[in-house]
Amino acid sequence: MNGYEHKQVESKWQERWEKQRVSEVDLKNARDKYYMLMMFPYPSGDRLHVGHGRNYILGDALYRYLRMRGRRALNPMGWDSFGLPAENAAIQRGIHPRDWTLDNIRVMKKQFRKWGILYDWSKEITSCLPDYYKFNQWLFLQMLEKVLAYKRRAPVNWCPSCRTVLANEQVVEGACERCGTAVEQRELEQWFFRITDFADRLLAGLEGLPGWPEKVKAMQRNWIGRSQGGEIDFSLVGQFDSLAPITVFTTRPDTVHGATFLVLAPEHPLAAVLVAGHPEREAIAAWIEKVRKTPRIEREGESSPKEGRFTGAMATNGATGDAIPVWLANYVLPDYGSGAIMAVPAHDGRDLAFARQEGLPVRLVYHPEAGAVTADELKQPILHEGRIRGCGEFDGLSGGAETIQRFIAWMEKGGWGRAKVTYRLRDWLISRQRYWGTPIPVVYCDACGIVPVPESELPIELPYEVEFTGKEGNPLSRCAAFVNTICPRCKKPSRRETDTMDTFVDSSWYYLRYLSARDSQRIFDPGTAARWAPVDQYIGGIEHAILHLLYARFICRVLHDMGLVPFEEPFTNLFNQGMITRFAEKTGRVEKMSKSKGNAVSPDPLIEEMGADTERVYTLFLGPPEDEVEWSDEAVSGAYRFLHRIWRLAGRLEECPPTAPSDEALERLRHVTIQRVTRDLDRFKFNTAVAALMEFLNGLTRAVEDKTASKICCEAALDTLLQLLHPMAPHITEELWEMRGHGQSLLDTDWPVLDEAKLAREQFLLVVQVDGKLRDRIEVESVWGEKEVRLAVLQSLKVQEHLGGREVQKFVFIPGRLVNLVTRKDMPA
RNA sequence: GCGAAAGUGGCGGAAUUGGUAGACGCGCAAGCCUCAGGAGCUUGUGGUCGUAAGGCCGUGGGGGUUCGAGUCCCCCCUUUCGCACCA
Repeated sequence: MNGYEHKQVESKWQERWEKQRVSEVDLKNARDKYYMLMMFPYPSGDRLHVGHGRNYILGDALYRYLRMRGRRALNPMGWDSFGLPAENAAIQRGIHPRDWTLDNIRVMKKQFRKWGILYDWSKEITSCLPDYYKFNQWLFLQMLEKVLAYKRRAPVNWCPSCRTVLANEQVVEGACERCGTAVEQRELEQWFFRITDFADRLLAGLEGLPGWPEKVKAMQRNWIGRSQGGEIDFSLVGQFDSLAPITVFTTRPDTVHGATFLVLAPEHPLAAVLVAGHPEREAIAAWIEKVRKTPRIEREGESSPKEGRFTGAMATNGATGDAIPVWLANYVLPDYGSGAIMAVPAHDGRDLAFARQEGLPVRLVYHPEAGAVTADELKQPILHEGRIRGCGEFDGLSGGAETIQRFIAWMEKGGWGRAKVTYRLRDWLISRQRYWGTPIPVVYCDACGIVPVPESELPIELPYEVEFTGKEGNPLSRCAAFVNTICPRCKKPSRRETDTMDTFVDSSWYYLRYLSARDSQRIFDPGTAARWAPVDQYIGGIEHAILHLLYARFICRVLHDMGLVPFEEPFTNLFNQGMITRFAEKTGRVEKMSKSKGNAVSPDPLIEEMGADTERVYTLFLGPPEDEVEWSDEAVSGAYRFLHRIWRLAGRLEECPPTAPSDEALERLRHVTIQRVTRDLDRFKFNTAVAALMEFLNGLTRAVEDKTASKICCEAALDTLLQLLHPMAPHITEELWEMRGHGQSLLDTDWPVLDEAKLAREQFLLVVQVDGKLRDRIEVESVWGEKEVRLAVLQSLKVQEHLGGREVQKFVFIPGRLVNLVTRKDMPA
């Protein structure tokens, strides 16, 4: 037998798998279905590195395992192919985004193939092609009709570098998540999806997702940010008493007696009205404008100074009857709650700081039970302690949900307050002022206003011939052939919407499109979707914990309400694989592998030198797949050696004797390994599965070398090893399997079955402890009961030595494992 | 501040869920083989004392429960991640 030529073997099997379309699934039959899905990648111009590889290798190993376990596994792949980088490439290099993208897809597909990854390519989808985005447009029209899509003028996040607006979810610490540029606030007419209507359902749904990582659910809860509290009205007095009262939101209605002033966000519509007659109205207006323009990072930084202006207006605190001043301040945000707060300096840190700064009054509602504090002395707000004093019927109460309820009931009775729930979640801003995205299918008509494009006219295709200048404005809006159209309603000349959709719209329903990838009439077939969806196992990076996964859960509910799918949760189980890191010379630190940091490892030379199977085994062996792991260039050779040792061993089975004494031992090891690998793969523990197979190989090699097992037994062991290893190292195992004379592809064989009886041992080494310390190991018969074991243990010289003549107070016997002889006197006998 | 995780040899990491801590691999050391090797093979490898047998110590720190704790409970410390002037 020759040495292992990985190059030949790998290309041979890759070709065969492709030719025989081994991973194509007929969706008509959904028996034993298992829909697994990798988050579809963005075809960027960068070649995939081994860090990306980890994700796909993991998925492929799972896929092959499921197949062998008899599941009808669907593993499709596609391309999340709209987005900014394509457009930037066009501007920088003069390549059309479409050509650039489709080229990148070809390159990436080749890389998948070289890793030996099997996808069902018959269901491939490409989101930047009209046969896909047509249904984005269809979905948009449905949502427009149900008023789940709407356009409004609103302060929005504008990235000056990407020259487009961003969704709230795409702003990270006040900066654009893509390019890091500080985001500006602009007032613009934009399209939104009404995700806030679904806030409660999205929150509640998380409870029904035991198969999701706690971390992701926590992040989503955080993001939705439900706060329960009350809404309280404060009537304006004096010259403004004819205006509607100011409504504030608070989580602490129980502190209303301590509200000594009100604060509006400077952007609050009432602000301009209240200061209109103010002697310094111009200065105040200028200040409001300044606050409005302040980038969010500065405004929302915790250390940013608080600034405020008194409007001159007064309002009545319904609890005390006092007239309290109405202020404007930058620390109140326009888009949370009602954009107005009641300030309770005694019981809120921010309000206290502002009150001290501006010399505003402080009034205690809750008084500490030990040691009196006056309002003037208060340095720290009293948050969750004390009892109410000086508030009439509420005196003596301590804080908590019940007290809050009593206050709300009181306000409701008086008609100046009510229970209210507020969310941090904002509506999803989906319009982008860029070319490379799904055109929003509406027309602006001078006579008819906003007119949806009729379904029959879909898709509204992106024009190929446009100019990429990189200057302000969407290239689409400069394309007359696209913009100029006629109104579908009145047939008069009108203009098309030139904004395109956020690419997260594309990815919010793609998992359903795989199931009807070639259907040109419908977004997907509801029957097939009901049978195959939801996705059983979704695999992807934690970076999508909020954005993509929240949007997909939202759109799934929209589709559910439309009667298109019978479920509300698209992904039953979610797995977040960890990143691969490596030392980066540029920064001198261990960082996430990336091209820009210069620490990426290309799979090409690695596959060339040691083979894809080596990369696969090493990647899976590296550590728990959900953990971040550091790549080691040296350690790869361990996997390489492992595979070569299998190859060499396969050529030595002829040396084995026809009969041998310890077949049971090898047979036992075989079944132990089946048990371990099966359990490990069920729990995604590929690292320990590989370790178990290495141990198996070590044991088998020993048996062959020492000639302690028969040929038949060794052959059975090798066959099992090949089957168990196949998900991790598919090429070499297929080749050896074929060389062993098996006709069928390993992929189509049944996963080895565990025979529990084979795990039994006649004798085993019993661990013997004296007073909890390991003192000896003695060989005992498995059938022995406590009496026989005790007798044997007491005969051990080592045990006798450590007992030192003391009496055994207690004899702990754990069958099949250990005994513990306790001599301590303090033990109750 | 709120929330989610995690701390085990020189390194990556195991530990059947309360029962032999350090599996497996990398690295390192010694030896074998080879014209040579960045190939292969064998043996060893937590610390410490000891020629050895063996002893003692050891899973971030401190307590506790238990015959027995990396694992359970309490209190700290550290690190990573997410959210945050959110009322």
